[in-house]
Amino acid sequence: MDCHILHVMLPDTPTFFTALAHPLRLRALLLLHAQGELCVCELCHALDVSQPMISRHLAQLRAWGVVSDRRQGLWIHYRLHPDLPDWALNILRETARAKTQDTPFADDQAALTAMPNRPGAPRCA
Amino acid sequence: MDCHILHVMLPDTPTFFTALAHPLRLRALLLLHAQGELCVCELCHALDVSQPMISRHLAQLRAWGVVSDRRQGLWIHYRLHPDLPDWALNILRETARAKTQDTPFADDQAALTAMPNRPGAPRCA
DNA sequence: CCATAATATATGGTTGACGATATATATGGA
DNA sequence: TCCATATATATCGTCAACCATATATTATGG
Repeated sequence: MDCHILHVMLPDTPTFFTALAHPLRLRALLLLHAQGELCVCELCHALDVSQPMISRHLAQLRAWGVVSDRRQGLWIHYRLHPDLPDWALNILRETARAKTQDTPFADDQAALTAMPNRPGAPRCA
Repeated sequence: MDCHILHVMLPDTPTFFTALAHPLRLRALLLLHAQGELCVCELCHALDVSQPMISRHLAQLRAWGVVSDRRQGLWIHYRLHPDLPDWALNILRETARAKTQDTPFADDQAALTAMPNRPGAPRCA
């Protein structure tokens, strides 16, 4: 009795809160919540941390099923995991509502917007 | 320039999520959210853990400003901290809404209700 | 096939979280 | 004053989180 479907782990409650409990991960998740999809170099720039640092935390979030990634050429784009349950999205939304205008989250958004040469930058419509 | 008022620390965002990230603390907080106020022995019984164990986690929650305590004779009653900000209460409410009927939270409620000789048990009105 | 850019992982060291157990403190009553 | 109950804290060992740095992987362009 072996199942051949690749199961993507979805986070249980304590794991999801663990994801939010680290300052850098929380900043990254709120950015992803606001922006939809960001590549590693955009997160590096907006959060002002080294590439291995953000990459390691993204790997944790991926392993926990909190984010998913998509490769496009050289760039790997991260987003909130599409199968994230409603309660988790509600908590992210409530946190964003209460905190996006505060330090350091507002500065992260500003730094992202000010970033030059964004690879996946939304083109003009 | 010395301030003589005793400041009770309120949790910042990562700290509040750290409080929720431990399975036992999450169970305790959801019980307090549902019940309003519980003493240590009630939490011990409902959560089926040793007294020093729950006491140490309650001490953490108290130090973070997530719960407050009130002594009444031999018993010390814990509740959610009355100054907890709205965003924190919203997150607790959303978590309770989504999870109270699941394992192990429902069993905790049941064990509490079944506990004999509860010290602070709500008397008949 | 080589070079480069973007990203991931591995390694080593330090610190803090955690659990189990033992002990201390505080209160109320005899 | 002594004892019992309820709760808090202290100690110790273990393990996981974390950071910084170094190196590996994957894809693209020549």
